[in-house]
Order: sequence, then structure tokens, then C-alpha cells
Amino acid sequence: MAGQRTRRRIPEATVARLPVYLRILSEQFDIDVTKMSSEELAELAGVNAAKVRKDLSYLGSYGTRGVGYEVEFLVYQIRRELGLTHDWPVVIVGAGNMGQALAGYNGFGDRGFTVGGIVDIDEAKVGAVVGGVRVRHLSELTQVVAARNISIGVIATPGLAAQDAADALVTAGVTSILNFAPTVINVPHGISVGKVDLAVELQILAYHEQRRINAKKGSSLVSVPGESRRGASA
Amino acid sequence: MAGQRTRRRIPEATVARLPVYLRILSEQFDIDVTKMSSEELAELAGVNAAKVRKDLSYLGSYGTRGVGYEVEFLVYQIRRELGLTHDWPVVIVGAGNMGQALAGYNGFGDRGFTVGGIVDIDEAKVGAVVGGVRVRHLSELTQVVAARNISIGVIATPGLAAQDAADALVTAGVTSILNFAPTVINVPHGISVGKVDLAVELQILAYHEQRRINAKKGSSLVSVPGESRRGASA
DNA sequence: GACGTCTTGTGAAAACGTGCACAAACGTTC
DNA sequence: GAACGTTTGTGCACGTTTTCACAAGACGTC
Repeated sequence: MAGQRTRRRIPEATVARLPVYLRILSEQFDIDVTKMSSEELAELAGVNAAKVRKDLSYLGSYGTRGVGYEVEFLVYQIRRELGLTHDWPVVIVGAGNMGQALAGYNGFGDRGFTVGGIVDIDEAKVGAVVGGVRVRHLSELTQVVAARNISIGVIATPGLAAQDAADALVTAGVTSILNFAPTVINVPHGISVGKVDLAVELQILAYHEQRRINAKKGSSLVSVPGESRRGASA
Repeated sequence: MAGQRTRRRIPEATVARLPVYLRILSEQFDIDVTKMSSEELAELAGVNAAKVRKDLSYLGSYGTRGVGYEVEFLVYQIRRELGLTHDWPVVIVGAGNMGQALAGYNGFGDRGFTVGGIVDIDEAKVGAVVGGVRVRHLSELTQVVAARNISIGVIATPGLAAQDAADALVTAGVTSILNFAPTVINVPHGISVGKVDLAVELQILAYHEQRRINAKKGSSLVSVPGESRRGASA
């Protein structure tokens, strides 16, 4: 009867890959693929097949030996595990370039996420409609959050305003934050924070470019080892 | 005389944190802070002090025991290691919402990155000026890349066009790609790929929210453990 | 120049993540 | 119902990352 209650904790690395599997499986389901092996899924996700099997095993034993996984069932199970059985309204703080792009981004509402509100501190931006939602003033954040029972906030402000935005979100009752600003934010214990930092990503790439160049200069014998980070495959 | 040649390889996890240290150190330098201890830097970066010291030790032995690190010197060393001693022009593929936001993003040119070109497959978008750069047609990508000796490309297309964009970038001679599209892209061996996926990040947050809710339902004795992922601190 | 305080740099242990390899299970064929 | 090919689920070994703990070095003081 229990047994579904306190399921064993899923490793963070696996949690980060489940959304990728989910997207691939959904796409395959849409083109009438009903069964897939870990090998096929691994190929499309650009990872190792054993890793796929281990990742999926955390959800339960949902495959059939000698056959593979039933796509539709797996989609359902991953969605359930990730908490995507209902929609998550999200509030965006910052209606500048980035905030507007995010609000209008299709992959946003892709599956399960909707723009539940967007606020800005700049009176001049208030009232404009982006992504089908009217921009409201930062001071109304708490009401916006409460009205739609929002628990996820996105920070799309300049770096200097990010900490204030985070504080405002926490005060308003948001418990998860996705930070697009190039600043490390401090939040109270118990609040989850995700980070997307363009400059950091570019600098990581620059490092690899740099190394490639140095390697070439240093010795023409050494063949470039071919970095393949996150999501890459050869 | 050598000794700087084949410096010991820096772990990927460290490379991902160096840009964060760099930003903090630059900011501190701007407000006239000349020396910092690993403890202070760790505090601002939201990480453990021992980690900071180990990370910095990969660059060399640049601290002074009993004193700390000289901010300006450290900034220089990190920039050198990351290959930020010169500018990196970047080409953006896709001039839609996301591409425009990226081109206009300040943190882009923040340190060392400039928009060297932006292309789109849609003739209607060609000619428009975003972020100070005129949009050109995808078919001119190779020329754009060659003209400015660009080695980094950013994919800001819809998911379905991402693989084509990646292929075009590789053909044009780009060797590092940052992918904003919600798709796993395949590239030849030797090309670096970084990925920024909004939907994935949101789904990770949703998972944690979900767990929080389940934990609360399951037992009110268990205090929420307080996830703090990447860049969060309490 | 001996002593005390501070902070780095780094071995070593612990924790975490990955990938191999193979037994167990399933379906099919004869 | 036995034999065979296929694919899962997982134990185990390996590599990477994090954290601890402390010796070694720098500075200031007397």
C-alpha cells in the first residue's frame, strides 16, 4: 500500500537528465513510436545506455527485458516523478530584453509551465503586454504570487537588481528561483535556486578554445582530445 | 623556461567556477578591494573555502599565506587561464525573440565577448539591426565567420532548426557552440558544446517543489532538507 | 630572532557519478 | 518446453569532485 510514499531519493545528476529523456520520449511518442530500448534513447540523448537504464531504474522497474520500455508509460512516469502532472505558473521579475524573450519563449510553456505574471520596477514598463500577460509593478509581486499560488520565480533583471529581486520573491512566498542574472544570489535555507549564466557558459567555451589553440601551438603531434561536455556527442 | 607550457589540466568542475570567481573579483577590484582571503571569496561565491583554494591552486601558487590573494593579480591570472586576454567575437544563429535578447544582453559583451554577427534563415528578418549588428542571411554564415575569424557560435533557433544550425556552424568553421535550443545536437569529435535549456532548468525546480510538497504531506516531522543547488547559498 | 596569529596549499578520506559486464527475465521459434 | 537472441536491472570497479585537516609559510610584535 505504501511503497510509493518515500521513494528512494533520485541523484541530482539523474534529475538533470530526466527532462531530456522526457522531451525525447514525448517527441517519439508524437511520431507513433511506442517502444524504445535504452540503447535507442541513449543515442538520441547523447549519453551512455547503461546510464539511461540506471537513471530510469530510480523511477522503478518499468522496462521489459528483451523488449525495452513502453514510451507512453515512461512519459507518464517521468512526468509524475518530476511533478509535471499539473501546470506550474511562473512569475518573471524583470520585463527588459531578457524577461520579454523568456515570456515569449515557446519552450517555456512547452510542457507544464505558464507565465503566471511578470513584474518590473520601472513604471514605464508597467502596463505593456508581453507573452500575453500584462506587466505589473514589482510592488504587486506578493499579490500576483498569492493570486495564482505561484511557487516558481524567474529573475531576469540586471545583475545589480538580482539580489533585491530574489529577496522580493522569497518575501512573496516563492520557494524556487531560476536566476538569469549574472550574480550569485543568497536565499534562506529551504529555497531552491537554479542558475543560467550566459557569460559563464561562454567563458567555459573560451577556455576550451584557448586550450585547443595552445595545444596546436605547443605540439602538432598531440591530436586535440575533443572535449564533449554536457549534451554533446560525436 | 617551459613549465607554463603544458600546465596541468584543470578539472571541468573548476573551470565552471572560475568565471564566477572572476566576476566577483572584478567587482571587488572596482570598489577598491585589493586583497581577499579564500574565506571571503568563498562567502561571495556561495561555496566552500577549501574548494576556492583548491580551484585557485590549479592556476598556480598565487596566494600569500597569512594574507590572502591580491585581487588584481588573481583577476589577471584567471582571465589568462580562461583565454580572456583578447576578445571573442561570437556569431548568433537565429534572430527571433531569443537571438535578439541575447544580442542585446549586456552581460554578453560583459567581458570579452562581442556579437560578431547574427544570421537567420528568414529573409524577412534579414537587414534588421539588433544589438548594433545587422542581421544577415544564414547562407552568408561562412563568410561572416571567416571575415571575423569567429570560433564560437550560439544557437538561438527553435528546437527543430537546432541541428541544422549546428551543422551550418560546424561547416562554417566554428569549433565551440552554445546551444539555447531545447534539442540535443550532434557535432563531430573535437567540437565543444555547451547547453542552456530553460525547460530543463524549470523541470529540475519543479521536481524539488514537488518533493517539498510530498515531504510536507508525508510527515510533518521531517523538516525540508533545503536543497541548495548550483550557486545557491543560505 | 622567538612567538603567536593568520591563511594558504595540499595530502588523504569520503562522497558522488560513470561505465562495464553479466545474471535474470522476456519473447520467439521450433 | 527447450534453446536462443534480446534487453533490462544492478553489482562492482573506476574516475572525479568535495571536504577535512593540518603542515608550512608570512607577517607583526616584543
